[in-house]
Amino acid sequence: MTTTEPRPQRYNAKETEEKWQSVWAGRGTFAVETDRARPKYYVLEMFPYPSGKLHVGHVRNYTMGDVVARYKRAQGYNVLHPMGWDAFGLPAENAAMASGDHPARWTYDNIAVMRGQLKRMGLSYDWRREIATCHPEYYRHEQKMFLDFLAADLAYRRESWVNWDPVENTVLANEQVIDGRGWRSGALVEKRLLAQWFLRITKFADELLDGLGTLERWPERVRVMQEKWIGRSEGARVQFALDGRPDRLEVFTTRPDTLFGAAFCAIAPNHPLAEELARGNAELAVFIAECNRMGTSEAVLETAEKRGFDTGLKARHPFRAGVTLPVYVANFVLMEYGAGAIFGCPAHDQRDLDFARKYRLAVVPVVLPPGEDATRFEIGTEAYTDEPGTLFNSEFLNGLAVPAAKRAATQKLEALQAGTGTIAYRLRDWGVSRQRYWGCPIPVIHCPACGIVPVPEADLPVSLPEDVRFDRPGNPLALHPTWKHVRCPRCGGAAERETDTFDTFFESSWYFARFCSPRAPTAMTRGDVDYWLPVDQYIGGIEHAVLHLLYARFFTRALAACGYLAVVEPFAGLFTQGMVCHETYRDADGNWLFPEEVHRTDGVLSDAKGRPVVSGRLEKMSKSKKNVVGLEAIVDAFGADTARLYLLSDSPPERDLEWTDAGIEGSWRYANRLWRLATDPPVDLPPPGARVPHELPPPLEDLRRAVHRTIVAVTDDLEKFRFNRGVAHIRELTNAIEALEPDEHSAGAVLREAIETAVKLLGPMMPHLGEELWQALGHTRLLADESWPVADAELAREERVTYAVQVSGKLRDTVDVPRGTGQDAVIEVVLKRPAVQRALDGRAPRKTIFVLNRIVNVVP
RNA sequence: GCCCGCGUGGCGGAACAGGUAGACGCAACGGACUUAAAAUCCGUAGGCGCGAAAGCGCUGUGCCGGUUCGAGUCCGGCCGCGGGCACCA
Repeated sequence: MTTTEPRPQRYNAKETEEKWQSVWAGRGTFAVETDRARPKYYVLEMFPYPSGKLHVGHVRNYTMGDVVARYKRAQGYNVLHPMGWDAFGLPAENAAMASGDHPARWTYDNIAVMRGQLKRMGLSYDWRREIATCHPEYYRHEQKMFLDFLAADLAYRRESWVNWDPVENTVLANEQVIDGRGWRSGALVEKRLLAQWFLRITKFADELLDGLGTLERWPERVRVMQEKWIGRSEGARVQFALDGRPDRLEVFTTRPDTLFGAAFCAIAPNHPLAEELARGNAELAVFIAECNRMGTSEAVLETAEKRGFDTGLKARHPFRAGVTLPVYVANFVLMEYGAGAIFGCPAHDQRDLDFARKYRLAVVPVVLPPGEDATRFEIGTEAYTDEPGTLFNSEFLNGLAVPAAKRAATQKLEALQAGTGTIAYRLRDWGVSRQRYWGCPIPVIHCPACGIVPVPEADLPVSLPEDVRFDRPGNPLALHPTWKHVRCPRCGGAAERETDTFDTFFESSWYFARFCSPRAPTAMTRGDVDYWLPVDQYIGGIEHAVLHLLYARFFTRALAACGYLAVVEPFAGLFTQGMVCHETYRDADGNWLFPEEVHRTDGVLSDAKGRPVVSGRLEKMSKSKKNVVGLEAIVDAFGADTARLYLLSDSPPERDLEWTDAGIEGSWRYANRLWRLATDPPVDLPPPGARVPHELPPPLEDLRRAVHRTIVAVTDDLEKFRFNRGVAHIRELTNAIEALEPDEHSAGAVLREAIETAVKLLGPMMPHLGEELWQALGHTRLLADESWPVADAELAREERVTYAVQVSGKLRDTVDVPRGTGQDAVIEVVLKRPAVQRALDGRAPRKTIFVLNRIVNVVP
């Protein structure tokens, strides 16, 4: 290129993106309505907490959703693609305490900033449907739901142990307790018994478990995690009569078949019986206190010894008259699971065995493993916990296999009225009370005369007071001078409002339904939710595999039970995307540095003062490690489309992605290449809609075929969430277009088809550039309103096939033959090839393997 | 400890369903254009060896073994990394 020639033009991302964003907004391109005549598709990305800034991890998530939304739209679906804000939560209150900002203002300011950032990304949201969960017009509906849950016995209140921070005067979540101390105050956390509200998720334990089987488009591992979380175990409750006491001790077991091997019973340190006995036994009280002091962290449990305290009580064996078992209080028995008490069978449970060895209790095996001799089989240091085997030493169970023995033992227990078959779950009811201001007020009133009285529906919403102070510890709602004082709706007497607010998972448990009719006077309208739900494709982080996704599944069932909607599974398809990671940097003093503070010269890192910098491992971007990339700077420099392309192309979407500056520059180069190709094609293009001639010279014919193969490939890639591969396929097509020698007069029509196809296929990923190029190619309609390209099956098929030619399984040659060439003809060609002759080295082919369109393997 | 996932060039990653390993990109190197740089374009490239070159041979998907005409892919056994769960009776 000489200086007189024009320099290559560069794509002006900023101008272009702003232009098309305002065109879409002005035309209401992405506004949708319920339309029963059309097939619907609901794409949803997990909505963000308005923390203040959008980061690239968010953008990766939303870009994937946007690709799906735009792709499905092009396929003719009526696509719902909404966005909103999960706006209640602790950070707003912490900001209030730190800076005096009101949580509402802090939150709404953040929303304004983040909305602006989202809009710059060109995401195809129906912004009319935006919701913020902290708005009374949102949370009033969940107050109504709660009242319905109360009436349906799906919500209740009970005393529960909580982590209490005595300095902050509030409950802490488990995650907020670090080494037994409050994460903010540093005060030793106390266990406190508090009356808390619960939702009866356990009522749906079986349904939630069974429902997992219907979620075919969920990742296997998420289903497994939920299954384990629910933790269903079939077993039996056994009642042991106690010597000298009228009451009986109930235990839970999954192995009633091993009852004849029972050596002891053990109860949890906070079992009511233990507490009762401790009142008359100082030694026992000390033991229980020690147990309570022991943490439940992994490290503690690993090393913790099985310890027990013999209460002196004797439990009578249900099957063996005259035989009694000692009753211990044991540190490894959990009050929260099963009956809070067990019987110990040392031979067939490792914990019981450890315990029995320590306290010199009998170890009697009752299940004989296959291939063992009954007279010689002994238990050493390892219990036999497997199922295969035959019962022995067990009277009426002798000779039975374990499953049959379980049934027989349970039947016998039931006949003796000493137990029943039952199912235990690991799942606990969901505690939703938080002693916090910035959450949805729980709509009940405590009346000294009438007890708990629901707030009448007409009085909803119970709104948060705005004049609150955050300058002292404790729940600002409880400390507010007037807010909580009300008349009892029932008796009219003086009463107090509930000052707890809901766990913020409450809001995210139904927002997907609100999006269907976001401004309706009721929580949702049947016509809309019946049409739109379930969400066809939900996209978000794996960190919500259990909590949010399980709560939402439960909530949907609870709403269905209360007549709100008809579906039970809110999310038909789920995709969990990987995190965005970045190198970490530390200076000589070990302080974290932001990437922009680090200079790189010939691979050597230094800080602003030239001191050495050490790069650490790749980690999820986080503020604390400063390995974050400012989204604004990226979009300013390269535009949203380039960032989107990079986030999609660099790694498979389910895997973590490493953000690198070099990577985004590669995407920027591609954007410019395509822009130049479409705005300044190598030959003049005929007008839009020009027919491609049937007879084409070979290079053009090849390009045409490449176009149609690319349509097939990219469509398949998008269906399967393989965005990185889709991008590769489009780039391959672009390479093929650029490699074309444009000396044929028919090139224009072929070139137009090729470029238009590349633009269309790329449209969901780089929508602004797509619109710009679509217009530059002479179209007057929006690309967003165009339909997805359909491949000509005839053209997409290769007309020639390349056979890999092997001799004894080793590749020696390839041969190119017309598609459909018969086996004999191919083999004939193959055998004549010099490379084959050379490899055969005079030996005669003994056998020839032929795989159509793939391979010929000659075996001498 | 249990469950799940993953190990492919310097790097991110491709490879349908057992059939040409390394597509596409990043970084790199060589070249063109330029006073120079940026930008752009052309070219090279798993490793080792032979050859002036076209090319040819060997080797290669964490390790060891197996099945097969043929294994990154299937089977068995190891090693390593990541994630989840964990005194759940």
